[in-house]
Amino acid sequence: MAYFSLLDTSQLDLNANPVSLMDEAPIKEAQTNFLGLGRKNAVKEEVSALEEELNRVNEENKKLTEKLTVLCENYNTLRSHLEDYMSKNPVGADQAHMEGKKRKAESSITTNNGGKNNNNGGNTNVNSDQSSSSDEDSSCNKKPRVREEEHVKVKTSRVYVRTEASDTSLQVVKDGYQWRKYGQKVTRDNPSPRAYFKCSFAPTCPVKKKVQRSIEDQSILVATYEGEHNHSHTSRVEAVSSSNLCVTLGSSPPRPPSLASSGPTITLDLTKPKTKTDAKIPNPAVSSQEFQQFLVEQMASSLTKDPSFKAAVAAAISGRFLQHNQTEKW
DNA sequence: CGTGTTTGACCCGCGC
DNA sequence: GCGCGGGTCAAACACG
Repeated sequence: MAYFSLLDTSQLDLNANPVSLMDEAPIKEAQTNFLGLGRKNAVKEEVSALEEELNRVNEENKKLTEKLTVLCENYNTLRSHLEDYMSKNPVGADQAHMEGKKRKAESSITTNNGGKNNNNGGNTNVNSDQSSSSDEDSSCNKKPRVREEEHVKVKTSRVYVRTEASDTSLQVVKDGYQWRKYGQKVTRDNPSPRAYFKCSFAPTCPVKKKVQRSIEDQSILVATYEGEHNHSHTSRVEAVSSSNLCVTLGSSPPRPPSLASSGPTITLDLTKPKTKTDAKIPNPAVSSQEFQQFLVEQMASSLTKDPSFKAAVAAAISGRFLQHNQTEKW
């Protein structure tokens, strides 16, 4: 797995040393200019406060870098699992196999796991296998067998979103599309209700979405998408940045909700690396520069949505303006 | 009043 | 054939 080289956070300009980037010279100049003035003490305090603020931001940047590194490591682990799975279960054969199995497959799988889906103790591979098989089942069950060719075309993907466990709403999976809820059911293997959505952005769009809380972790929402949109996105960026935690692995390989890091992360859609806007992952085909740019955009997006960060930046900027105004006046 | 949500009823495939 | 369970429909309702 050489993908980590793409994710070398040391190459990312995270502004880990903002002090140097802020150009210290004007600060020192301002300090010396202020020395002869009556407000010497006040200015000194202001400068030290700014320095403290800068140090604090510096620390935050370091922490962010560390988090990103951890995220990258998690990604690589996940990626290796995926490749492992893909090498053992080629997609085409796997899908055909799954479609043939239908309910028999589901029942046999559930039996192997003790009759209940939640009996695997959080083992993600097993769990996801079950989930994807049931997804295939649902799409197969729903439609007549005559249209079996269409089944092959129907793509399913899965998204995990960490939310507040207390949040009973099933609509927190904001993915940039417009959805209309058309049903809700309590399924047998999961006490929390499953909500059914249709894409309402375009009347002809065939995409459906099922949202249900994870049986293992009530704070995780599992959204299953069926089909492909026949229209453009409304807001993908919003979708990515508004999710607390969101990892998409598509129809193929299982992924562990429980393994997801606890911090905010990004949408990784491994199923559709079609366009630049859609490609949210460091697919081997995607250059490291693009991915780094994506990461930087994600971080910038997250930071700009953070009120405290905004306030800190505003304070720093206004402080600088004040300094310049004062030096000019005096 | 238009749009979206809720929810009970209904449909359909599957296993027994 | 019957019952079960997942998925969908559509009338009632809520909301802006």
